[in-house]
Order: sequence, then structure tokens, then C-alpha cells
Amino acid sequence: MNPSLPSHGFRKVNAPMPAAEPKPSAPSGVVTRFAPSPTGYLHIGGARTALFNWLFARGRNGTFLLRIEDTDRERSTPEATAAILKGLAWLGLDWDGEVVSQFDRRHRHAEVALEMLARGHAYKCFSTPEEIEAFREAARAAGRSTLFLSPWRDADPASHPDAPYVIRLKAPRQGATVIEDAVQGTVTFRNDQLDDMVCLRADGTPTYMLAVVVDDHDMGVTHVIRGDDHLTNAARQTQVYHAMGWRVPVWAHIPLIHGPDGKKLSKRHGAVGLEEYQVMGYPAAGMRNYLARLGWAHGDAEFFSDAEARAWFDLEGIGRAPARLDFRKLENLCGQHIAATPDAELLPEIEAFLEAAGRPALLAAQKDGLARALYSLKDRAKTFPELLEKAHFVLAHRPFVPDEAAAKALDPVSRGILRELTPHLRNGSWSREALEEVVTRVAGAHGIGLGKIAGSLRAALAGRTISPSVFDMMLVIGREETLARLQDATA
RNA sequence: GGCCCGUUCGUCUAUCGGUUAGGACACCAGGUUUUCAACCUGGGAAGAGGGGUUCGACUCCCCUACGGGCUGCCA
Repeated sequence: MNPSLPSHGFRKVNAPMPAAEPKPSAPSGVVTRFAPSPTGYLHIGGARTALFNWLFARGRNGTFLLRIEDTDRERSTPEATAAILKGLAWLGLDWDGEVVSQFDRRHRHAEVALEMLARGHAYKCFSTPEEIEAFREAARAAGRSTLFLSPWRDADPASHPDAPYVIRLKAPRQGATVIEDAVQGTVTFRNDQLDDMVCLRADGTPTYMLAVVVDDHDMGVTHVIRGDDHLTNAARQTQVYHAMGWRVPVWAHIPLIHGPDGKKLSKRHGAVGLEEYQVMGYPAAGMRNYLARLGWAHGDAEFFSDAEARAWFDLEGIGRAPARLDFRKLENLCGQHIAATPDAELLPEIEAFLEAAGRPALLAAQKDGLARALYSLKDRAKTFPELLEKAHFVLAHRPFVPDEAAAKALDPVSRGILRELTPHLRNGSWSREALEEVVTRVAGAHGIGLGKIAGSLRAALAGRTISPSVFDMMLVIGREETLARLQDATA
């Protein structure tokens, strides 16, 4: 096998290598692949397919390959390929070896087509597209099957005209083709329902149907995990495996993802491209967790780590019904992952989010402040934008203007109380216990609760009515900055 | 039209012939609480419909309905 380099300059983009994990068990020989066609963004459903393949291979110490199915030259674009690689990189799905361009392997595909021809498993068909279309139209009108049966299937080569032709598979007419699918079970197709598919087009280029089989075989793919829109195709492809005498891989056709309304996922559902999820500020770990649970289950496990997912993932746990997208659950899971992620890992992710969202990068001082404040922020946010909003107190430079709600909390009475609080803060010790004691005492002296004084204090310190605990904020920004902000707010 | 696949709370799902059909998200009520987030307690919420098989069906079979896929010299 000789996986050629991609024809477009997309090798520059590389998937990040996830932190080294202890390799589980012995090599299993499992080889999976993700094979998207570069005709647009990375679809959320495609992302899940990639994740399943990745989990299956990585959990078994196997190999996960990436192949770009770019044989359709009309619709394939280098931009789409770049978007796919970028999306996979963000999701944290790393692949083994070079990216394979299917188009670059076209000569190998043609070679196989010719071999089938030589062996009598394929034949030259001289029917023109016009003839075939006319036949189909007539069949449709008459309510008959539109399956095209080529008159050239058993024609004497001596009768072949000097005209363009395609190479069709000489598929069996009798009997049935049986798919043993790890998800769908045994699926039987009568052979008279399957036509002689085109393997090589008139221009000598291979069709997808031929190319997948040749590539999967040459790449040593043992398990084909893909959308169940390919279930019927699997029957046709099986015929090619049989014709070539190749070992048929384990099939696993997974149900597609549907929109919240249960209909096929399309643009009108919004957020169909994976990159949109990064821009919305969902952490990749939460995304992986959510996507893994969509159509797959491991008992009652809902929130789990990548290591657990790899250890648990299996084909048997995949459901057979299409799953709908549920943003609430996604958010819930993402919140849990943000809370569980170590600060040192969270910070770069937040910076990557800012860049992806086209927002200004963090200044050194902001980054430093955020790092110190993270402990008080990460368990109160479900997405990065939410976290950043709550981090306003550590990101903003004073003097800053409070937002409308915060300004309201800084009424004259409240400002008076804050003024009175100031000297106590100037002189007391700067620990959580001491701060709580002082603030509570001053509130008590005015006959108000902690809630009331905390409200105005929050407004003064954060310029917002939503933030981490006032004590955490004071601890993070320190005594001097706290006093300065109180000064600003009460002046 | 033909062929193929699917159908458990609103959503994701557990169950692999015998359960008061479980969990999670969401929702509702109450509690806790310095905001937000979170947390605690409780609640409502499901086997598409109809036939079989069986002592017993969510689970097995058939039909119907409804979704979906394929039916391309697209992938």
C-alpha cells in the first residue's frame, strides 16, 4: 500500500497529540478509519462517527486512520479538507500516519477495476447516460423498478463498439448478499435488488463505491464504523470484496443524528458544523462526552473521562435508532467538564476559544489574573463565554463602569455602607475568615443581611451583578485593588 | 414505486421473557444560598397501534402507522 500525500496543501494542519496515556492491553490489530468527503464543514454527525472510530481503535490499542474521499473533483475543496482537519484537531481526535487522499490513489483503483474485468467479475458497458436516463424515466412512469440492467453484461467483446464505456461490476443475479452488521444485525439483500454498479467512469476515474473498498482493503481496515446511510452500500461493496477475494471487514452502521425536531440534521437546525461548537465555547472534552453518549450507552454512565470512554466503548452498546441533539444536556456535561478540568489545561483552551471566536487575545496581566481566579470560576460556568463573563472582575482595568444592574446596586445608602466598610478592610487581615467576619459585622451593624451588602460589594468589585463570591474576588485581586475599586465606586 | 433500517418518559438512554420499567438532562414544587452556577428533598413523565407465540412479553414473530436510508458515470 502506498497512501499518497494529499494533493492540496493541508499537511500543515496537524492534530495535536493528546497527553500520553498508558496504552491499554495488547495490540488488537484493530484498524478503523474516518473517511469524510471534503465538500463542506465537518458535520456534527461526521464528528461523532469519527469519535466512535477513534474510541474503538484507541480503546483497543488499535490504529485510527484518516482518509479524505475527494474523488468528486467538482465538489471537493481544499478549504473543506482544512476545515475537517481543524475540526478533528479541536475535538482532540488524532489519527495515525499520513492523511490519505482518495483521489491520489485513483490509479490503484483503476488497476483493481481492470483486474476484475480480466477475471470476468466486471464488464464494459457502452450504454450512454442518456440511454440509461431514458430507461429510468420510462420505468418510473410505468411504475417498474428503475434498476438498470445493462445489455452489455454478457455481450461478446467482438461486438464492442469503439465508444466510451464504463466498467460495471458483474454482480450476482441470483441469491442474496448478506451483511453481518455489529449494530444492525444480519441484513439480507436480494441480489435482484442490486444493480451492476459502475466501478470506473467513462473518463477512467473510479467511483466512490469502488474506491472505498480498495482503500479500506489496502489500508488494512478491520472495522468500518460509519453512518447507516451506507447500509445499502455495504451490500454492493461486499460484492466487490467477494469479486476480489478480499476479507470483508466488520461492518458497524450507526444511526444518523437528527435535529431537535427529529428530522434529518440540516442547516435550518443551526450549528451543524463542528467548528460552530468551538465558537460557542463548548469545551472539547464535554463535546466528546456528549457525542459519545448520543446513540451509545454504557449502563447508567453519563459523565465520564476520555480514558473511561476508551475503556468502555464497544459496538454492542450502540443503539439502532437515530438520536436527537439536545443542547441542554450538552451544556450540562460541558459545565461538569469545565469544573473537572485542571486550571493548567483550561487556560490554553480558553485562549483557543477566544481565537476561534475572533475575540481579542488575553493580555499577559489578564492571563495571570484569570489563572489565579479560575478556581472560583470554573464550577459556575457551562461554556467559556459564560466563564469569561463571570471573570470580568479580574479581566477589567479600573476604573471601569458598572453595567446597568450593578449601577442600581450602588445606590447612595449602599455606597455609604461600603465607605464605612473600607477602613475595616484596610486594616484587617486578608484572609477569607477575616474578610467574612468583617463584612458580616458591618452588615450587622446596619441591620442588613450579608446578601444585601454582598450585592453592592459585588457591584463595586466586579461592575456586574453576576460574579464569583465577593470573598473570592477580594482574595484574587488583593487588598490594594479592592480598596481602589471601593474608592472608585463610592467617590 | 421497490428494497433496507428504525420506534421505551419532552430528550439521551438502561432493560438482553418474569422489575413498583431504572438513570441522566429538562421541567414543576419545596429547601439551602452573597449573585450566578451548584447543591439537597420531593413530584409529574414512557414501552406507536393491532394481532399472535408463551404460564408470562418493552423484550420473540406478523401486520399497520409514522420516521429515516438507498434506489447516480455523488460521496
